Amino acid sequence: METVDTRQEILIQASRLFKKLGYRATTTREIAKAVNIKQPSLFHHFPNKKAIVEEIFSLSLNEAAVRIEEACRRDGPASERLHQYLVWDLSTLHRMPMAMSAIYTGDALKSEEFAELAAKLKAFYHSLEDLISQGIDSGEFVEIDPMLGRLIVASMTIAHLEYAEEVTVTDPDRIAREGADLILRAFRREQN
Amino acid sequence: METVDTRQEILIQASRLFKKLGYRATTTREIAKAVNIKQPSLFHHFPNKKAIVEEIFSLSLNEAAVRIEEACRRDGPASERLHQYLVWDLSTLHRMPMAMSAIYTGDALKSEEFAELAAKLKAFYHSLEDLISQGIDSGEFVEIDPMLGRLIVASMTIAHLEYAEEVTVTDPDRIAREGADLILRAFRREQN
DNA sequence: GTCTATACTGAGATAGAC
DNA sequence: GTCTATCTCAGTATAGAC
Repeated sequence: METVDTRQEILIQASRLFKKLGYRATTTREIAKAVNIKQPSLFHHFPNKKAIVEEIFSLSLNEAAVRIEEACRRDGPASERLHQYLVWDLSTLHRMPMAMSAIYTGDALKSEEFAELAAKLKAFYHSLEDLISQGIDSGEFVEIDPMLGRLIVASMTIAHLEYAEEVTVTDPDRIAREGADLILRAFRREQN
Repeated sequence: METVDTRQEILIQASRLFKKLGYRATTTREIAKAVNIKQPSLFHHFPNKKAIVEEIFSLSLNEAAVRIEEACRRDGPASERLHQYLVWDLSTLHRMPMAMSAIYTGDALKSEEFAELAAKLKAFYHSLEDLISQGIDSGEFVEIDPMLGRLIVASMTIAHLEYAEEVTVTDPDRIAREGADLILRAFRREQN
């Protein structure tokens, strides 16, 4: 058996613990125990604890950052582009074996140590606010501060992820669509 | 000058740090530094670090738990009762000098150590789900799993708190009403 | 009620055998 | 690639002077 499996298992178990306890509160001993190895063995797969959370973070954010930026630049109604993005995002996250809500919920990103990751996330948020602004300008969305809009999209995404992590998903695509619909309801102006 | 001021200041600074870094990641030295006292002086005001977070938590939850339960039992449209509750909740939280979003966001509640607080929060969530169920049954709300509804109410509340903590609120009542409106938009069936 | 000094514990990480 | 043993350091909390 290759090392890849243990590596993957570390990511899965660590993400669950990060979600439950937060990054700092989760000890490498706890992660190791969940993976069924001893604590020092973790350091064969990752140089340090930080690298574990960085990898989980990259998994969730790298492609998302590209896609949200594309969504900003494409033509067509902003509400449709946001909806499309959210469906992709949710269905991708729902398919991952890690507890992805750990990332956004977590304490890790807010500390100095993770300034680089925080910067990536900030850029992502910037694009998201841009897209929301477009929808407000075109009259598709209610008039709110784009920053509040971004906070709501992010928090509803987490809520939906947490929900899906709870109920065991059978059809990731369907639940992703429902999630995206729900998020857009909070913004979209009723067309009468 | 009485000890009350230092005590209050500890709660304020601690809440901000808990919000930024999470409970476990925030050290008593950092809290002390923010309050401008030395680390051991904290222990004159609180028996331990845990007691600080417990007090912040109680401040936010004790009355809320009572009010949400009352809202469940009153007559009238569930959407109105939920709206009323949310206005009260948001305006109360917005008025507090602490960073109240720290509590829900934080990692503290999820650890074993805080099982008692977690139980209180669970009871609160139970009432919230009950109220949402009432609104679904009466046709006021869209048909979603009440648990998802609860997650969304909670996450949007946090998002709104974080927003208000960012922009400096001049009129807590107005922003509370706007927040409650926004949260209800996500659920309320459009009446055609 | 705040300080300095310090005890104690638990965490991340390394060394080196197997 | 995993183990046992251990280093080192940071964090909570206490003791006791002022």
